[in-house]
Formats: sequence, structure tokens, C-alpha cells
Amino acid sequence: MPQPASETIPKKPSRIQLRNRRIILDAALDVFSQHGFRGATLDQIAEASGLSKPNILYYFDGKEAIHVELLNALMAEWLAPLTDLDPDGDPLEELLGYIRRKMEMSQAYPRESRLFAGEIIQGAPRMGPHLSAGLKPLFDEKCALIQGWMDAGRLAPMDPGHLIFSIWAMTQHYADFDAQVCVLMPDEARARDGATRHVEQMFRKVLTP
Amino acid sequence: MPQPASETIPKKPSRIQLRNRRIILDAALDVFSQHGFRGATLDQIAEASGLSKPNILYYFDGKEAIHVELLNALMAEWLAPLTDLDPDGDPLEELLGYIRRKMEMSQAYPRESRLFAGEIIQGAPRMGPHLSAGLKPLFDEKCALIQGWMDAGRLAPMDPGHLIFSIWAMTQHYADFDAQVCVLMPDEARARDGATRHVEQMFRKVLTP
DNA sequence: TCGTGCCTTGACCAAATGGTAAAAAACAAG
DNA sequence: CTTGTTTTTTACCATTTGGTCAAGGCACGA
Repeated sequence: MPQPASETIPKKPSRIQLRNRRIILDAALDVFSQHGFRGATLDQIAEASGLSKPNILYYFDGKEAIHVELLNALMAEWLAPLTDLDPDGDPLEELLGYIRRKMEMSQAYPRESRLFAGEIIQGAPRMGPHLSAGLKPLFDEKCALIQGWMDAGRLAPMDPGHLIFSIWAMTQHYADFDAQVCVLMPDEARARDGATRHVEQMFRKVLTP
Repeated sequence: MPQPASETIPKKPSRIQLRNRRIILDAALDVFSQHGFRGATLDQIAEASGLSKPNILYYFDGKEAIHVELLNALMAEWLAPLTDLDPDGDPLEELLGYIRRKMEMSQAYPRESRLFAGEIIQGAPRMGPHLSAGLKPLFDEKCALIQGWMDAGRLAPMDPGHLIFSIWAMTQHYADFDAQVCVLMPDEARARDGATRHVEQMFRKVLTP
């Protein structure tokens, strides 16, 4: 058997393929994050990417395939900061560092944040497995870690799960509700830098034993 | 002139009209909150309401009109708790009461919360005026009130605007990201009751001077 | 009971949408 | 240049979608 039977041969992608797939994904991120899955159209993605609609379908198996690919890429990058929580570090500094990274990410990648938020709000129809299989174990692991820190008296006691939810809620809020923030707090510097400082200061107070 | 010229005569709505408009709005809230504006279809609303599509268009001028009506109703109810912040009350108890009411609302009306969230995430295309004209003045007024409390040393000092954002972020999170919460925290009682207690305890600590 | 005006519906429409087929164009290897 | 492959486009299709229209049904006051 020279070539393995009934297996898809990967065939490494050409430079053009790599480039165009990236262009398409970037355009799709714009469109999906702004209109949600059902609200986004292939024509919009085509126009945003500068490619023709059939050409997009040459690179991806369909609208849903693009969306799924975006969510996959998202999860990997999104989970990293939580993964990096170090059991051997100083609890307070570890968590504050996590919060800081999360704030930076939601400011640097608001589109990703909104894409994720939109998907969850709609009941995570295309992400259920990802949540259960990818996020859940990590969440449980870090909950246990934080609980350990609290039991040791190195953090103020509280429910670790709700603590993590609090952090997510606050860090995502500034990305997801940007339109609201911009209307209510027109001073951009106060909104951006103030947010980071406020959130950090707030959690420092909450977490200090 | 028996009847005033060039003015729309209100013509009080019949019982049937009142009932069907309510039914339609309720069904539309289901559909819009789950799929967003562009993702929702009149057929879905028709099926959810048990009325035919043309019949729905008999009661409303179109898809957008239904959506706008929902957002209007939403804003009124949504703003009430903030309006009720009493300058003469005890600062800490006033804010904790506000937080409690907000948590109750996001648990009692998750659809409204998601509808609002979806609209804001998409850049508030149908709510810009509402935000500037309705929410902004109230927001500024209450920011000033809280700032006064802080200046008087009755609350820990912080940016009042960001404080309000924090409250909104936390209270909305449990409604908007319910799908995520349910996966990560399957114990329903811990999720629901724990959330309220956690948020209240957290802000009590943050706000205490 | 009868009509008048409110309510409901089936049939239909134009535009938009996700997707396809095949030919043309661009490109790479010899 | 020639040939085989990859990329792009043109033309097209079936379905869905928001919305219309005219005709039928129904309630309710006289």
C-alpha cells in the first residue's frame, strides 16, 4: 500500500490559499461579529474581503464552515490566559495578571469578543461541544486551584466559579457594549484607561483576604 | 373644523387588537432575543404567535416596527431601577438595593436582557437616539449623585461611571451568558442563588469606605 | 336579522440569499 | 511554448424572506 486507503490527503496549502483564507476569515470576523451568524451574508463577506462570492466558496465549504473555523481559532486564543494561571505563583498577583491580560485582549480584539458573545447569547448552537469539552475541564481545574488558595487563607473566601464569571463579565463588557460605553462616556481616555484601572482596583479589594 | 386637520386620530384599540399585539410582541421577543434582528424572520414570529404572517403585518407596520416597539418598552422598564436611586437614602443600601433589583430583573426577564445585549453588540443601530436622549442624562445624573456620596466619604472613592458599568456587566452576564453558565455550573441552585449572593457581597466590599 | 366595518387568510411577488457548474484566466513545471 | 493544475469569474438556480392584495369570515350594534 503506497498510499493509505480511505484517508484524506492533507496536501499542504499554497501561499495563495494561505493568504486568501486569512483574508476571508478576517473579513468574515468583521461581518459575523457585527451581524451574528444568521444576520451575516456571504455577499457581505465577499465585499469586505474583496473576493467574489464563488471564490469564497472555493476556499470554504460554506457559510457555516467559516463561522466554525472562526470559533475554533477563537477558543484557543481565548483560553490561553486562564491556562497560564500558575499554581506556584502569588495568588493575588496571578489573578490580577489574568484580569489585566483579559482587559488587554478585549481591547485589542473586540471583534472576537463580540463574535463569542453573540454566539453564547443565541444559546451557543455551534459551540456546545467546545464549551463542554474544551472550557469545562479548564474551568473546573482553575476553580479547584483558586479554592485551594482561598482555603489556605491567601485570598478572600468566595465561590471561585462566580469569581471567574465576575472577571469575564467585567472584561468582556467593555468590548461587547462598546457602543453603549462610547455614548455614556465620550471621554475616550477615561473610558479606556479608566476601565483597566477600575477593574484591577476593584478586584484587588475584593480578593485581598 | 369638526376634526383637526392633518393629525392622526388615535382611535382607541379594540380588545382583540390589544390582545393580539401583546401576543405578537411576546412571540417576537422570543425570536428576536434568540436570533437578533436580522436573524429573526417574520415566519418564525408568526409560528411562535400562532398568527398568520399577513395578520402580523396587519397589526404592525413591518418587522422593524415590531423590533422598535420592543426596544421602546424595554428601555422604560430597564431604566426604572436606576431612576429610583434615592439621594436621601443610605448610599450603600441604595446601591446594593439597585444591584439586587438588577439581578432579579435579569433572572426574571432574560429575553429582554438578551434583546438589549444583542442590539448593543451590533452597534445599537436602532437605539442610538434612545441611548443619547434617554439613558445618557440619567446616567450623568446618577454619576453625579454617586460622586457626591463618595466626596462625602460615605462610599469608597472610585469612578462612578465605571462603577455603574461594573454593576451592569455583572448583572447582565448571568442573563446573557446563560448558556455558558449552565454548562460550567450545572448545579442550578448554586448558579442562581449563588450569583445574587456573590454579586451583592462583592459590591458591598468594594463600596464600603 | 342584517349590514358595516374590523379581522383573517390564501395566493402571490420581487428581492435577497446560500450555493453550483462550467468555462476562462492565471500560474507553474517541463 | 506547452501542458496540467490551481484560481477566478460569469451565469445561473432553488429557496427563503419581507411584504402586498383582494377576497372571505366574523363580531357587533341597530
